[in-house]
Amino acid sequence: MEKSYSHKEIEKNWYKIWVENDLFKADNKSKTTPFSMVLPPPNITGSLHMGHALTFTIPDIINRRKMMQDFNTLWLPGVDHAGIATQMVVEKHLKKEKGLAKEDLGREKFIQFVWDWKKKSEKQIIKQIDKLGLSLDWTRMKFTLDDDMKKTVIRVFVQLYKEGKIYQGTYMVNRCPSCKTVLSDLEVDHREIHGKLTYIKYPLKGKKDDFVVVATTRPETMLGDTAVAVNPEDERYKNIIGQELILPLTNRVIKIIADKRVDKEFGTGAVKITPAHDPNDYDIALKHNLKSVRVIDHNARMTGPIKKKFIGLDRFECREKIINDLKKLGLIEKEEDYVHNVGHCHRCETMVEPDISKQWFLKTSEIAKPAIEVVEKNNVVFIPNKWEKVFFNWMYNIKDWCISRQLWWGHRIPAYYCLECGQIMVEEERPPKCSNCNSTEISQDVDVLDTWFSSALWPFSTLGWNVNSGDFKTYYPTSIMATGFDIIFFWVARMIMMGVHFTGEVPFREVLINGLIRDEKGQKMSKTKNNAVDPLDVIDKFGSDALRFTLAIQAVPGMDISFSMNRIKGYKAFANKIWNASRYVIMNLKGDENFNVDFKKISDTDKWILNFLNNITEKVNDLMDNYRINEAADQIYHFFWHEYCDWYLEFAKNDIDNIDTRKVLKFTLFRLLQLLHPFMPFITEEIYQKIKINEDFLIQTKFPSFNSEMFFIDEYKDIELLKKIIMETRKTRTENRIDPNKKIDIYLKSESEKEREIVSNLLRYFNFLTKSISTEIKNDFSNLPKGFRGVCLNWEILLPFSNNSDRVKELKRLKKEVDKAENQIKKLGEKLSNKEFVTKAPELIVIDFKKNLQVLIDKREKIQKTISDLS
RNA sequence: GGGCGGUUAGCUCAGCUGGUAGAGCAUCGGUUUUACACGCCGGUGGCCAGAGGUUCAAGUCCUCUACCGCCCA
Repeated sequence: MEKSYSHKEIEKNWYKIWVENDLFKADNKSKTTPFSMVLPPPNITGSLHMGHALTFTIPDIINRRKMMQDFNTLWLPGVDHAGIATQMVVEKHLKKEKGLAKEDLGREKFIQFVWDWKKKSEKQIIKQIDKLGLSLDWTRMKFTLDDDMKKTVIRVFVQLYKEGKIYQGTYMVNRCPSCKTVLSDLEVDHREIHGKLTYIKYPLKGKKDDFVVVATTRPETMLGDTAVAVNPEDERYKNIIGQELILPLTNRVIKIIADKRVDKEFGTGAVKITPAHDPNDYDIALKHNLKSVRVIDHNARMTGPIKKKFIGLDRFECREKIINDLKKLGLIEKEEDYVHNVGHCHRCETMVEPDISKQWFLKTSEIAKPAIEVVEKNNVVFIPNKWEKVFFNWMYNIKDWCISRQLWWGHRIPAYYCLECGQIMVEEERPPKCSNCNSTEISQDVDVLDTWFSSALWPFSTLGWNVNSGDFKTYYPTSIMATGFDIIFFWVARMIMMGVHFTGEVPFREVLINGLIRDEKGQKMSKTKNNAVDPLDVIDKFGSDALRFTLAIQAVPGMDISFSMNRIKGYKAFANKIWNASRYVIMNLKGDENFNVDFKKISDTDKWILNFLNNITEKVNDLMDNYRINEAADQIYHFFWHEYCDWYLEFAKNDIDNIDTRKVLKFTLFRLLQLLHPFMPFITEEIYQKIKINEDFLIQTKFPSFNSEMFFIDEYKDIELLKKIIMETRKTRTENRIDPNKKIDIYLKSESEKEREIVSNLLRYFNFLTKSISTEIKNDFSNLPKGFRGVCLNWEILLPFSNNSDRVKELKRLKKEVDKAENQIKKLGEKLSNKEFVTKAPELIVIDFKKNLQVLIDKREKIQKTISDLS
């Protein structure tokens, strides 16, 4: 084995070998219990970030263990076409490369261009994912725009249309002027803006010097005003309701109307009504039968029946001009600083523009109900549970979903229009002629579907629901969906709705929600803040195993993770420790060791480690079954380093010539590699190859579980006692500055004959670990040389002085010790003299306290006796 | 305005159904002993945000307060 651990060397080749050996390939005809997941498909535009690393590593740990437990596993990978994101990126790319806009190419050529680009980009992200070593079945990889995915999307759309759940309608929706498409409510982020509230005077018709003052954050929309509204209860305006105003900068006459939705406290209490460009105004206008005047176009430029000089101006440019013009006319009363919430595009952060247009919608009320029910009945379980509330809250208030997008890259909407009679036909295949007038002049809707529409079908579309495939029959419903809380609405809720509606079954039984990765200071990682840590850099520096372990041990379900370089450094050191411990074991093997350990022949220390390992194995299984991956990782970490390495390997150095101990060494290492494998697949595989007996790869071995043959409680307790005496001896040595390399004589004392016998049988370990030349076990310390004392349980330790100044030092220290013991005795005594505690607490607890008290009292006495001996 | 988290060692964080507080890094002292200095041995460091309550017993359960963060409207 190489002398030093090199993550780069180890992590270089294994993934390829695993994949080539079909280790992750599912077999839908297997008879064992299915366990399946689908990967949240990353965007083809994307590159791997820490969020991915976390959301992918956790299910990989789960999946690898399930594989080792002989489940019939499938973990299906895929990538997402990510409509808006991809189109934007490729458009930029096209501009840069060829100086062309997508319109220059035309729709078909542009889409071809995107496909070419997709092939490269997809390879890139898959290459990055490979570095994490995920146990994905690449033979089943899907892309959201694959032909079979397309077929499913179309079938679903048509069915929903025929059920009346998809409809076309003209409503006010959010439009992003930069992405040039409408958005769903979810794709709009509300952000606080420090803006201005402008008070504009609208003159009353026929009364030049009489005004109604309205306050607005968007003066440019005044050109589209068709009324001014006041609250009917507002005394200030009661007498002018119904009167007419002259809209400045236009010659239009508008009315003053009353509506109780107007907030008397806002501004002057009188508000301008712009039905075409504000959702509230739109509602009010509907009720009052107001005209709608459109003055802003799809690109957020001014348009409509307005003065020529405004036409074509950007909305913000126009705002300045309007304010200037009004100032000149003396129609601006004042401007105030004002903080308000404004919608921004989720994708590009541009301020969205409310806009009336004809779009496709999915009616959600009916399909939401069964989706709520399956969660209520725990057919779908959120982990941690608190996210259910978030889910319910959104589902109870769900609004119809605007699913059409003015993009080219995506699933084309299967709606066809007759150019002759205007008939709308929604069909899976393009109809050859109009169903109404038989015309053959037919064109397809130019819009595509919201990317999340196809995502919502992902768990069943990828498994082949459309053709009722073997995979679908075996692996659906899937077992777990692991994802981030930020897409519970976007994705999880919609998958549940669609899954239940179309398959009659839940898409997954459990939803594992993980937290956000933050930087060391707890700040959100983002490109703009420049605090994002690239997982590939981390893997390069510390290794995939170290990164995976770091994420796992910190992944408290549902909690954010502060990513700290210092921490990963620590787990890289752990990998190094694993490497070296294994190296030691392997170096000492003689080749005649197998895993058939004869439990009758092995030593007490062997039994101790087997018993301990057995306990840890049980705990790890239990924790992992409950998704407490972080605690499982912690258990293994501690056991490997601080029990197996610190103690067992040291114990075993004394018995290395014994074949039975060597067998245990090899066997325990094997078990530990198995436990660790889901967390650190690379290093464990590398080492396994050097000690393997049967299975070719570690993942093919059976994950350990509790074994009643490895239950050695007496030996376990004996060795724990020995450890404590050794620790106390070491402490006494260092505290008294006895040269650590000096071999010395040691005396031990206990009044218990049984314990004396136990320890005397283990003396070779004691001598080795405390650097003792010879150790004598006594039941009495009189007639021995004076020395430093240590007390541990009912044992005493004596290390002879080398000179008189040692004696003085020791006396001083012992007095301190007495004080310490005194304090603890007082504390416990108080507790035990409390009648309520003694009568009400469980007996075992009370006995425990009493035992501890006795131990302390003994300790105090012993020290006091020593003091009088030394004085 | 409604809801949800967080506040534990110098820093970043664990701590399940209540039973004398843990990890990584940092720090201090010792140590180059043939698995490992990415190490070994030993130590320092916490009225678990504050107040009240339930209980024999509270970091853990309940109530309130403060500060920090997130989601929804």
